[in-house]
Parts: sequence; structure tokens; C-alpha cells
Amino acid sequence: MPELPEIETVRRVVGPQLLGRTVVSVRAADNKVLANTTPDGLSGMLTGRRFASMGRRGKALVLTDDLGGRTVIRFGMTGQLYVCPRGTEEERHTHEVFFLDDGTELRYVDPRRFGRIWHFRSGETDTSGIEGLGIEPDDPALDSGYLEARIGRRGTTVKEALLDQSVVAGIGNIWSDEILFEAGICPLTPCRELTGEQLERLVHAIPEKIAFAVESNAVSSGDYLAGKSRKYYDMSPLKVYGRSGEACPRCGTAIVRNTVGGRSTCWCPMCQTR
DNA sequence: CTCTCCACCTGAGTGC
DNA sequence: TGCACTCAGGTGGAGA
Repeated sequence: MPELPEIETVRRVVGPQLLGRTVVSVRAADNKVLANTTPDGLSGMLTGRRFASMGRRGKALVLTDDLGGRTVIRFGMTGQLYVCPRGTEEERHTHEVFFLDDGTELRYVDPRRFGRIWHFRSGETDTSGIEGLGIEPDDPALDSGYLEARIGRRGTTVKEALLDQSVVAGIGNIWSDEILFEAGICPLTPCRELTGEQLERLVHAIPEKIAFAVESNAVSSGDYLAGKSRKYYDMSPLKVYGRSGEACPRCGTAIVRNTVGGRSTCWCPMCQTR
């Protein structure tokens, strides 16, 4: 379920708890969560290793260890990664546990098991888990020319283009709706009908809303990051997502909801035009 | 190649 | 209380 802001928050909060820590042992499950390795393989690769860095690419976390091995984690809809003291009561669907040298544990929990974990040895050039991703929302290369080139001839809706990870990486269903509201664009608009001005508004709304999401989420998800909550979101910063029937914060018109590209989509029929 | 559908999973919420 | 049903923040493969 997490979009880029939640993953970035995990990186900022869990990263410092993990860096410099050495893995004492691993308890891994054999249940499809591991994408390219086995429980024994993962354990063998990480036991004795010290975590050296935690990066993020789109919605994926990339953990690097002291030998240059990489662990890539993609969270799907319900993945959770957190550090807790050893012996903390374990919740259901805890699939991977990394016991650390300071008496804490790094746990991966994922009820729906849509998430995946990859492990690559140092030097392996396989980029599974992050291949094909487009630029980051805060990349200076994100301008109207880039968007025009990547989506300008598509007949699909702008909503679907925002969800396409090969265009801009990290935008999910919630923040695509919020970005489109900010930009004043109807989610049903075919990409090829977007005006230069609309593309320009997207170029500004994408990094602005994602940065806002990172900041607002960073202060609201403490329980989630401690494994105490499944609620990723404080809904209050959201202007249209999940608010069908409520008044548009800008003009008061009732927010509408429909399925676009197979995903639940909310927008203001007055403020967001084609 | 594009587009729609659907499978992958479990849990929470709703209505009867 | 229980049961049936719908929906959920992601991804990728099948088939039209």
C-alpha cells in the first residue's frame, strides 16, 4: 500500500536505527515473499553482514551491506518494515526477522504478501525490483518537455500516466488524485489532449505534493513505524482522495468518485477540467 | 503496442 | 453474532 512518501519515511526513520548494525541471525519464511532467493540463501547472505546504507528508488527500499550486497524491498499494498526490541510480541504475517547485534530486530510484515524482497550479491548487475522506473518526482529533469515526450501521444488517461512507474517513479493512487486536484486537471483527460499549460502545472504539482506528503506523513506515522498500527495515512492532509460526497475545499462542489484505469479515483468536477 | 481484466492475498467495514 | 459481500494505498501477466 505504501506510496513514495511512506517508503521515504521508513527510510528516514528505520535507516538510522539500522545503519552500523550487524545481523546476528535471520529467520526467513518460505512463502513467496522472497523473489530471487530462499530462506537459507537470504540467511547465508546477510548473517554477519553490517548494514551500510539505506536508499530509496520509487517505492522500493535498497539496503546495502558492508560487502556491497543489496537487499531490495518492495512493499506491495501492506508491507511494513520496522525495528523493535527483541522479544516484542510478534504480529501475524511477520515473514522475515533479522536479529541485530544491539538486541533489536528488523521485521518485515506483510498480510497480503504482495510485497517482494530480492537479494543480490556484490557485483551482481541484476536490477530486478527497480528496473524500468522513471525519474524521481524531485528530479530536475521533470519538465514539460519530459512529460510531453513520455506521455504526450498516449490516448490513455492522465490518471493512468501518473500511476505508470516508468514515467515518474513513486506516485500511487492517493497522491495521483491529490496531484491532479492541485493541478486542476480532470483525471479522465487523455494524455494527448493535455495542453502545454496543464503539463506545466503537473510539473509543479508532482514534486510539490510529494514533498508535502513526505513532510505530513513523517509526523503522523509513528505508530506505524513502530509496528503498532496498520494505518499508513493521516487522511487530514488529503483534499480529494477518499472524500467523495464532501465539499471541494476550493469551490464547495461535491467531490465525485469513479473508477479510472481500474483504480478508485476522486476529483472535483468543477475545479478539475479537461 | 495498447488496453482491459484479473490474479495475487488478507483484513476491515457494511448491511442483512 | 454470523455471514456474504465489497473494497483496499501495487504490480504484472493473459488475452482481446
